[in-house]
Amino acid sequence: MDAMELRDRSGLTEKEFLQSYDVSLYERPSVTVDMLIFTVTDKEQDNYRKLPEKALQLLLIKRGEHPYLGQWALPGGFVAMHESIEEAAQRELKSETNIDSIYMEQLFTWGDVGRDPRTRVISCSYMALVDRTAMDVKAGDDADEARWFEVTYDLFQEKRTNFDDGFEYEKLMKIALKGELELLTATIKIVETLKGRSTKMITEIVECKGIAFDHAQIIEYAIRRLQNKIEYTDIVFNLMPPLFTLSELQQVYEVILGKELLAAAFRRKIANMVVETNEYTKDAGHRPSKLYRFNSNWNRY
Amino acid sequence: MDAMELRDRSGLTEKEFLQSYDVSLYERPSVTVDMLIFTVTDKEQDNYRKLPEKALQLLLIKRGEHPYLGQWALPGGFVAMHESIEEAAQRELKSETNIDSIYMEQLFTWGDVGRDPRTRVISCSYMALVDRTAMDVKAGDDADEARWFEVTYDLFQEKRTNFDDGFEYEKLMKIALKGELELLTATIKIVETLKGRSTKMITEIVECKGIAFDHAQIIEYAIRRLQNKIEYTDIVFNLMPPLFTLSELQQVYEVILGKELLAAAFRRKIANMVVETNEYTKDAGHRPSKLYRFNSNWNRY
DNA sequence: TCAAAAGTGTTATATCTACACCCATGC
DNA sequence: GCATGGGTGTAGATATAACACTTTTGA
Repeated sequence: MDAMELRDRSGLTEKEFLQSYDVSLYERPSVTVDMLIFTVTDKEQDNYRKLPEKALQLLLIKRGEHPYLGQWALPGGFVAMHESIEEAAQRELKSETNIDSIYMEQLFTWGDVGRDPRTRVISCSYMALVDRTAMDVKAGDDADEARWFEVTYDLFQEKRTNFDDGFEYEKLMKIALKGELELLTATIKIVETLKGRSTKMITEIVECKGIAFDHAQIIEYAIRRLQNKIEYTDIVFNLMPPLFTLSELQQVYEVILGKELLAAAFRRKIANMVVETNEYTKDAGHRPSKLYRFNSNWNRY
Repeated sequence: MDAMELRDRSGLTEKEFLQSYDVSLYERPSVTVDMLIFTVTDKEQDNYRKLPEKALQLLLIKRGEHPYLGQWALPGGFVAMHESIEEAAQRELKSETNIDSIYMEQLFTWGDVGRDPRTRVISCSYMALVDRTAMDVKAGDDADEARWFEVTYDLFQEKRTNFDDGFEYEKLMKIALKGELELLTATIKIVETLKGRSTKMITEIVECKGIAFDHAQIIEYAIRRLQNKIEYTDIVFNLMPPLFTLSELQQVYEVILGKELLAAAFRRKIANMVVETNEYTKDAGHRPSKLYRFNSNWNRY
């Protein structure tokens, strides 16, 4: 009954087989992780009455080496033999930004043949959401020149064609990443096809300025996932400080979803995800606002 | 301005750098794909009046080699250098089951260090849903001994502990895979922890009989994803024949979700995903049922 | 005083749940 | 006739959307 006693066609036990196993027989791709580290900040606001606007930001690193020398890329690196993919991502996150991640999620694994000119590279992407007000995020004072870029994400064009047995829906999304000095842009084409019974989606980089590799595509994917997940999970709170006002929370929703929300409806919707405290904002130039914290007993149902 | 003219610290242009790039400097893991091929079949039913019950099935392959010789594993294989991950998955799907997939989705990439005793193997898992009544699925008559296993998925134990700043929720799920001769089982522990601001989930194989590698865990993950996606996408229709009754569709929902649904509510919910035809079932032992097809203009919104 | 935001209430409209009920068929 | 599934109607509860309105502050 012992599995170790089973012998294969060559008469080897499992132990013998493993001892004779030669990895080097097969050519292997390289595996990397890429990190999408999002945060939210306040923009400048000159009117003393108005609330500062929020902006979604993404951390990028200027490439100091070939390929894509001088362009901006997602932080990341190779997965070493002794660590899991998740550990590699955590290690990179820590070394690039000094953050012990509070939220990290595997997004998608990118493996097109030509995506890296050096060699065949398969990259596993992770999304991390951080609260910039609480964390000591080192970016900008790093040798690698890491910088936060303000992310905007807009529908540029849409096209729908109907067929007897389905349709094709094509969208062009414009991504802009605005840094202190540079403006990076990309246009991503997303084609949803329904033929017969089910939807298929293909994405492609149409145009790209200053963003290395296929990272524009990865960014687009991450934004979509973020927009999606914010609707039915509690991930937003990873972007928030421990105490926040409901207006601030609403602003974060709005900047991620890219649309305005009605305050009354919003408050009701998120009511049981938050708990009110006895504290209030001060010196706001208008009526003070109650501060809330995340309800750690929140449950989707 | 030409990027090719930029020189790095060693004074190389991008072209020169790429020519001198030596892949063999770094040790690399192997990359595989694993396919979760689900389908639905009718079970035997002796009462002429009753409808046959539906069962969810998963395709597994008996291992003819070490490691896990004699156990059952997900179909899959190594990703070759000249093909994308998706192409590798499609190729394997075609060769293992003779199916040109109508639906295929990347699930998750598994990369724990010890998950394959041969060497470091990172595996990208894909889920495929097939309509067994229409496809010529070769399984069982294959040299590799591929077989459909009936999948059941049950909550065995749950435990919730509340803390001041969060909670821990632990679930034990029992998976059973019933083949013609063999019964494979596994227990997966899923721990959701909320500490401070956001949920973290960890899964682990507690017990496993007859299922190779960490595939029990991958199967558990896939079932959860399937249960989730069936609620807000049109993926079910990949499991259905072109024409079906609403009761059949409901049965498929029920077998995937593992719970009974009210017919009236179900019909209203899926009303605009389907289109009625003029055809009816015959010889059913009860009132004939109208046949429906997928509404290829369906839209989530 | 007033601009801006904070916060509540109201009404109409969907959507979901649970259940009751009638219909059509093959044996 | 009757067991079984097919199919519809309805009342109550709950959620959503749109909008109007009141409150509170700092300058």
